[in-house]
Amino acid sequence: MTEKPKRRDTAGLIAAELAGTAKPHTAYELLERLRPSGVFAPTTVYRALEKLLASGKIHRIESLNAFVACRGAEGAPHDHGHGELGIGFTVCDRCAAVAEFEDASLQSRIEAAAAAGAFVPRSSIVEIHGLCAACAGEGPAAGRP
Amino acid sequence: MTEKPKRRDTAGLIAAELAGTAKPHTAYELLERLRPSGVFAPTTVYRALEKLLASGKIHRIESLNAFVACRGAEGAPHDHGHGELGIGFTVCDRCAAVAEFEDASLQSRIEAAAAAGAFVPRSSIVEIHGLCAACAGEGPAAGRP
DNA sequence: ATCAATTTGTAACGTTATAACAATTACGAC
DNA sequence: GTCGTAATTGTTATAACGTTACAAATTGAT
Repeated sequence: MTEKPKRRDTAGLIAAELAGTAKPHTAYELLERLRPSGVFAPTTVYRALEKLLASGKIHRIESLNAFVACRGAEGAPHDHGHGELGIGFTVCDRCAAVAEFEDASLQSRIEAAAAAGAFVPRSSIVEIHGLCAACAGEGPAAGRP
Repeated sequence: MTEKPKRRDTAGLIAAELAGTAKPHTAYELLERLRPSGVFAPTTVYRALEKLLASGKIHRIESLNAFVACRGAEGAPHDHGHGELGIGFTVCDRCAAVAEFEDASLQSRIEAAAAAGAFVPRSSIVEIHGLCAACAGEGPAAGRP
């Protein structure tokens, strides 16, 4: 049996929108999609996003001001908080696909870099822009579809 | 002799504002500071920022939507384009100070992570949030000054 | 001088994010 | 049950960040 929440579960709706695609969505794109469900204000969306971020169910792509579902490194959702050291994203500049990766040695390089400046790291943002395999194969640097 | 430009050199004014501080400035903060010099429109500021970014004189901190002068890894300005693989920033969450670092092995980790996903990297964003040496020393996690 | 190309300025708009406060719901105490 | 309180959600407005479209000025070649 699935629970039927008394209150509207905005976070659940957003998670559902983000699941099943590697494309990031902005808060306002999500708002548009949730309008039919009765969500009309940015605040509502941002609050739900905040919760999803805190619980590690989604990630924010800083360079796009957009959000993706957490899918883990190999497509399996995992259970880390967002901003954890050692995770990163590739972002295709042509098709917008985002993939997540986790790399212990990347994490140690980041910690070393911080330590070199006597900096105490808490979270890190790693975003690699370029072309995904599919787009790189389609001929060099064409415009967006 | 210094050149006296016929046109106002907005980029130069911005570079001057950003030089001499490790604190990032947003485009609109810069606009405020340039108002006395006759700059009144965001467009003007963004165009100048674009040029400075392209020439590698400044960097954009994605997680702050703000800009800092390029100071190189050890405080010496250097000559790379922005977004180059292998450079990164530490961002103090308490005092906002930003420091730049360059790390060849970080770069190779990023390239390896991209390669693992058959991704063709073009540029990368590495931003470490936490506490700078000074703020970490002042007792744990106080509020901002 | 005149023209085209480039750069800069202006005005308006679009997008992203937050603040302040009101209304609703959940839930335990009584 | 109903009262009181805390937590959540909704509403409205506004702040912060960024772009578009087009007009005006400057440059430099003809």
